[in-house]
Parts: sequence; structure tokens; C-alpha cells
Amino acid sequence: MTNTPEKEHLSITDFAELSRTNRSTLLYYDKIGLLSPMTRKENNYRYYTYPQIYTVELIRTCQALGMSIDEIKNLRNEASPKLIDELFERQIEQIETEINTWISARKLLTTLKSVIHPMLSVDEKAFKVEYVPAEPIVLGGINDYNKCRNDHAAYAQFYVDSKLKYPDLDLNYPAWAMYSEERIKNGDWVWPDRFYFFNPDGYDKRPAAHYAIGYTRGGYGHTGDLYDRLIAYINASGYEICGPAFEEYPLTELCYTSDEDYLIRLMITVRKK
Amino acid sequence: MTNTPEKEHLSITDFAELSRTNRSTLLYYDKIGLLSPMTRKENNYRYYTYPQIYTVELIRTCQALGMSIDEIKNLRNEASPKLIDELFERQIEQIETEINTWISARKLLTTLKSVIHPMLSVDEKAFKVEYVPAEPIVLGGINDYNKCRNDHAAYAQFYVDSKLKYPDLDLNYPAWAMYSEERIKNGDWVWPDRFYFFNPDGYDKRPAAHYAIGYTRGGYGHTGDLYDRLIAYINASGYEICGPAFEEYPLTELCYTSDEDYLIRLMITVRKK
DNA sequence: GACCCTCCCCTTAGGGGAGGGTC
DNA sequence: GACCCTCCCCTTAGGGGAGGGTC
Repeated sequence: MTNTPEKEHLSITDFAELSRTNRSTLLYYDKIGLLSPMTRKENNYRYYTYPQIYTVELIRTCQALGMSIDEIKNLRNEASPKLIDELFERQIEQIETEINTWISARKLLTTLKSVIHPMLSVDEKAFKVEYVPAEPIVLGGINDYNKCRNDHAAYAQFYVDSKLKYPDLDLNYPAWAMYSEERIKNGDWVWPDRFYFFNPDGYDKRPAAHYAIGYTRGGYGHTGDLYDRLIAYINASGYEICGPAFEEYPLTELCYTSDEDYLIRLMITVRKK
Repeated sequence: MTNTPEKEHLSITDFAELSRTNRSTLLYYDKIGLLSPMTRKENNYRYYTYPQIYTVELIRTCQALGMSIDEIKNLRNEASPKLIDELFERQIEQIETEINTWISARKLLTTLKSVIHPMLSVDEKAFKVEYVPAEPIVLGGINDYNKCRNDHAAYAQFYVDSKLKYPDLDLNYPAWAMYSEERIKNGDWVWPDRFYFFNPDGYDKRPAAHYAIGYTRGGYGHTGDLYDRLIAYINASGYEICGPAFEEYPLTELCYTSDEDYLIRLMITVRKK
């Protein structure tokens, strides 16, 4: 052989196939100066050499490590074992962040599923008393309606406060409303005492207790006569109220196009009279 | 109050603050029809209502689940508990894929670190014989230089074959070269017999054995007289060759800007004579 | 003076043409 | 006929102005 094999030139299509790359990608790499063909003939065609596949592999590996094209370009211009060692320290942090982000997403999804799924077959008409085990929640402070002009503003405040108190907590969990025992007994359920996130990482609890549970449909805050009816049911069944009430929207906003037919679940803490 | 509080209108800046969103984001959501202000006054100003914060929260939650803006828009137009249930099935798959991708990235990074780091303090001049435990690798078939015109082409073929054989394997690990015992003894180390990936998920092994180990610097395939010198060292030390040789580039392409000063490690299987 | 509006340009990493020359 | 070239337009999810009207 007169030509050493390493010097043989490959057209862009051949090189793309050899390096399992798209032609467009090679054109792009040439344009930004990340990987240019070894030579251009008089016809202006691009010709690559065999060893240039290792550069393609290198780019691919860097991308697999989560680096941007710009970072890879910089690396190509100025690389050394020590720089790589440092770069790896930064890269591992970025990767850990990504992993944690997606693990949070999975947890959120699992939680939402566990809340929504049972509602597909629930009997919305029936009232009942049931023992419900404790569930972790993130409980907000008592809403201050002197500062917040309405319950929506109090809700927004609850988000801000929670973020301050638990900066690392994912706040994408469903936020629901709590009414104190006194408020329920006084028939004053216009605006809730507190909000809470139904969040598996919460340090607070929706307590384990017997709850009288009823459902209705309505917009947010429009529970109609559900409170009256459920309280009547409690009394008629030989129970009495002995703790707070939880007003929940288990189908979350995800399940509706209209705002007016939310499924509302009311849970009032009770005991046998 | 004559106005019910829910109907109060909020300017775009106020609403952005309440919903902890960027103004630009709200402009964008309005433009694409994902979330438009409840009213526009004569001055053409955007006015939002309090309950619209729940839509912002909803969008944020969907994004946290990895959904695109387009998917969220579609969801808003046509949502139901059953559709959500199905959507969640697809979404969990996407999330699992993301998690696996980043866990692979972490594994790759950890492996590269473990290969590169010891090289920062190695004595490149010294030859030695050392027991090296087995390491998992992905071993390619015997290179066919009738089909592949040179070692680079064989290397590309090795990638394709490995992908076919192990479709799920990450091929971004360093690929190195193996020479059979016969080839080494015949002094024929121009082109390697096989390639292999240094991959912790490989089912093959670089065997546990005593290896004579030496280093040099050079471009790929330009090992100079390293083979001759290391074999001389083996003989002089009372050892003999009893297995394959492994030619490795432990600093990987990542650590260089030039192709000409790669660190090459040669490991030849030996035993006491 | 602070706030609002509507353009308009910019970012990542390429992918997919159209129109015209080359093997 | 198959391959190559250089434009040029397109995609995500907004961010950041400029220039001109409004509270």
C-alpha cells in the first residue's frame, strides 16, 4: 500500500456511517469549529480521516456526562489530567442534581396516582365513618386574614412561608384546607384556618382517627350544603365531632378542564358519643 | 365589600409576584393561549383573578412531572380522571428513562475517575510486575482485517458489533486493545486482535493475573519500542509471557488537546520462570 | 416615576429542505 | 444517479430589551 491506511480520506457520508453520526451533526460540528474535516479538496468537499472517529466518540462521551457543546469545545482547547479531575467534581454534582430532580418527579407522580386512583371507583353519594391512618403532610401556620385579603391570598402566602421554612421541599404536591374543631362547630367554614400539602416528606401528620367522610362537586370553596349534611349524618349516626376537618380535592386540578365540578372530599374527626 | 374578593383583578406584576412567576412567563403563556388574563381593560392591560394562581400551580406541577408546555396545553383542553390515569402510565416510563440515563452517567463518570485518577501520580518510567485483580470488560470478537481495511475500521466495527450484541449497554466507556499471546511472542503488534470496553457492566474479564506493566507516550498505535523494552524487562526479571497483552490509554482522549502524547500502558500476562 | 403594551432579537443542538454544482 | 456544497427556516420555553402609551 502506498498510502498508509490512517491517511485515507472519507467522504462526509462515509465518515458519518463509520462514526454512527448524522451528516447534519457533522456539518454543525464543522460550522462551530468543534470537529472539522482533515482536508477540503478543490471541489470544496469535506474529507475526514479514520482517527477522527475518536474525536466523535469523545464528544459523545462528554455529552453522556451531561456536558454542553460549548463546554466540550472549551475542553478540546484546553485539556489536562488535572482540569479533567476538577471538571469531574463539578460534573458529578450536576448529575446528582439531575438524579434527585427525577427521583422527586417519580415520588410526586406516585403520590398523585395514589390520591387520584381510588377516586375512579368511589361512591360519591355515600357518607360513612371510617378509621383513616395517619398521613404525612406539610402543615401551614394559621392564616392571618388581616394580612391576606382573602383565602386565595392566604394560600399564596402559605406557599411562600412553606418555601421559607423548608427550602428543599418540593411544593408541587396538592394543597388542601383545614378547619379547626371550633370553626366547624360554629358553622364558620368560609375561609380555612390553615392549608397543608399532602406530601410524603412532610414532618406533620393528618392524624390517624375516625373520620366522617362525604363528597360533593363544586368549585374551590363552593361546598354547598356538604358541611350541614355531613354534620347531620354524624349526629344521626351516634357520633360527635372531636377534632379538625379536612377539605380535600383528591382529583387535583389535573383532572378537569372546567373549574366548576371539582370533586370535594370532606373529612371531619369524630368519635362515638 | 361590594366586590367579592375572588373577582378582584390583579395587574400582571402583582399576579406574577403572587404566583411566584416571571412576568415574561405570563406574557408567554398568554401568547400561546395556555393561561390568559381573565380580563383586559380599555387600556389593554392584563388583569388576572386570584383563583388563576391554581392554574399556574397546575402548570408548574405538570412541568415537575416532565411534561412539555404543549402536552400541558392539550391536557387543559381535554382532561378527565381516566386520561390522567393513562397519562401517568406514560409519564412514569419517561421518568424512569431519565433516572436511568443519569444513573448511567454517574457510573460512567465514576469509572473514568477511577481510571484517570491513579495516573496523576504514577511513575511512567518504571517497569514492574504486579498482581492485578480481574476487571469487568466487554470483549469484542477477533478483528477481521480482510473485511476492515485498518485497525480504525476494525474499531468502528467493534462498536457496531457490540451495539448489536448488547443493545442496552452504554458504549461510552474507554475502548482499548488486546493482543494474543502468540502475536506478542511473534513480535507482531501492529494491529490488535481484539478491542474491549473497560465497562463495569461487562460480562467478560480482563483476567486476574500477574502483569508486567510499562508506560510510554505516543499517538494511538505508536507505542515505539515499548513492547521490546518491556519484553526485555520480563526476561531479565526471571518471568515469561503466559497470556495476552492489554494496551490501554488510561488518561482517555478527555485529557489531551493534542493527539500525540497519549499515555499508553502496556500490560503483558507473565509468570515466574 | 412606575407600570403597561407590542414588537423583536437571542439561546441549544442540531434536522430538514431548496437550489445549484460534482463524481 | 448519487453525492456534495451553501444558505435558510424550524424547534423549546421563555428572558431581555427598545420604543411608545398609561396610572
